[in-house]
Amino acid sequence: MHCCRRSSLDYPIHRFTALASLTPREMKLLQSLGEPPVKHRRSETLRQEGQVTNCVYLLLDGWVISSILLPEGSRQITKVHLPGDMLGTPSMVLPAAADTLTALTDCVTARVTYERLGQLFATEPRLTALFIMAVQLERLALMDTLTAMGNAHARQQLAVFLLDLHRRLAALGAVKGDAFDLPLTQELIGDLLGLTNVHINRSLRAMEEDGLIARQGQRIRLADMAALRRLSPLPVRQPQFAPDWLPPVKD
Amino acid sequence: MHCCRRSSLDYPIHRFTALASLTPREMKLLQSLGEPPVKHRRSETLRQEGQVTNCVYLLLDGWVISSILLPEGSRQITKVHLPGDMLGTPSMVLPAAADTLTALTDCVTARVTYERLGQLFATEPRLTALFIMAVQLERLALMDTLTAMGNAHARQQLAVFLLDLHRRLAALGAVKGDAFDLPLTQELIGDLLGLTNVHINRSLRAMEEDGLIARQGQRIRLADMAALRRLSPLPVRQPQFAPDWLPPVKD
DNA sequence: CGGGGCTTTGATTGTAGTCAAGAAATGTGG
DNA sequence: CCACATTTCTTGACTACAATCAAAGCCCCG
Repeated sequence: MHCCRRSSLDYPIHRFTALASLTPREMKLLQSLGEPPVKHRRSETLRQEGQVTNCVYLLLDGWVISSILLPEGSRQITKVHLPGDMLGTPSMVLPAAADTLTALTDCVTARVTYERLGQLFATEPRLTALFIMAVQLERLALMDTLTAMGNAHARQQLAVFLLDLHRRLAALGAVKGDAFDLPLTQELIGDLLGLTNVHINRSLRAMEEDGLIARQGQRIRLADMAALRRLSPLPVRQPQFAPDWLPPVKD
Repeated sequence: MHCCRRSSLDYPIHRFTALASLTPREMKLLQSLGEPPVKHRRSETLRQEGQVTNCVYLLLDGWVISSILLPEGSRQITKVHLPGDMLGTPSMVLPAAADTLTALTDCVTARVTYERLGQLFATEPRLTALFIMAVQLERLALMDTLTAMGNAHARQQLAVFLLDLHRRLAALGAVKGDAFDLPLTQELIGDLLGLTNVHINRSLRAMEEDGLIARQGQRIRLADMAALRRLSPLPVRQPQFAPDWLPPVKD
């Protein structure tokens, strides 16, 4: 864990700015929210389940997974986080962290203390409302994941997962010709979808043979988006992030 | 759908009051949040998926399920709501409702328009912060459900589900001798856990034979809580609903 | 007392899990 | 840059949990 020299102006457009138009004052506030950025190496644990905590994290660069361990040894990945995501917020309501945050790639984060967050809640009604919207979006994502897990077969679930990643990565400009880097092992994808690595392997392989996807190393290409969309049992959500009933701009 | 004459003082202690100490002013505000209470009959659809909406609901009495339909005909129940719950809030971020709300029993609700909610966000930092905490709790519940669905067998999932209901109903005083009414058919429990009614039937039956539970009609008794807790792969969460970093009381 | 929904049970099928081992890819140190 | 070690991927054989299909019994409820 090393502190790095990235200036606050390097902050990526994060969830708020991506989905709502912010005033310059609001953007400045958001940028001053986090502590100085910190680098993490691949596989590093940012924060362990059960650990007492006093902050959330802004993910500035890289991939991080959030997971829950079970006594029997298996684990559930509850979310794959991309740059711009806010990590660890579900643990706000607990004395100890509910999930483990693990760096999937080298990554950069900025801590935001609960105290700082409390100040924001106390003084910035509109940003607070946008925070609520962001949390509701995460909740929707979980509802969709749950729906897929409960009702879809392995290949359908994979379609849902790949299309979702494609959409989120495209928003970050990380998709070229429907191809992107996927730094998850098949084991991890299994932990995400509630399946075994063996079954993920066979399913991916079958999808490749059917021409739905193409793989080379960590790179995956969604070769037949139309077919993947037909395979996916879930509709695409169209978030309306800043409806007109939110608190008005202060400036 | 009939309007009923229940006065606002009849409001049950809902999520906020149950978990944080509110000032009299705050309680009054919350009670004035909803429109006049409305009665719904069993099986009535409060709101359909895809429907354009301008409000959320306070559930004052009875049980309501929130579900997502899949094109192939199956459905996922994302939450079983009990009195005091706030319904339909995930759809705040969408132009149309994400889930269908269906009355499981005769029930009573009060609508809260988005406009009203926006006013609350604009003027009541502490209540807004508590709202955020409530949403995070719902998110945690989804994370746990997901974890159970992805990693637990039918009987383990049933244990998780029954223990969770037991805990929530006990808080409402609806549990006597570890027994409570369960107005869900086995088909519905299946839709909740991502299993078929047949498999639910066999699993419940086996649990009954093993003395974990006892059933008579809609009534279920958790006959061996200790064994159920051992069976459940999930820890019990201890929400810390109003930490000290939240915005201070106004009064 | 009839009927529809719910529960129960059996027989069969299928998707996914388990165990195991070899191949390929990736990473590391000399 | 090569050799070794480790992780990840792939494949096969077998098992098991859960789905499907079908039908009978039960229980409310009108």
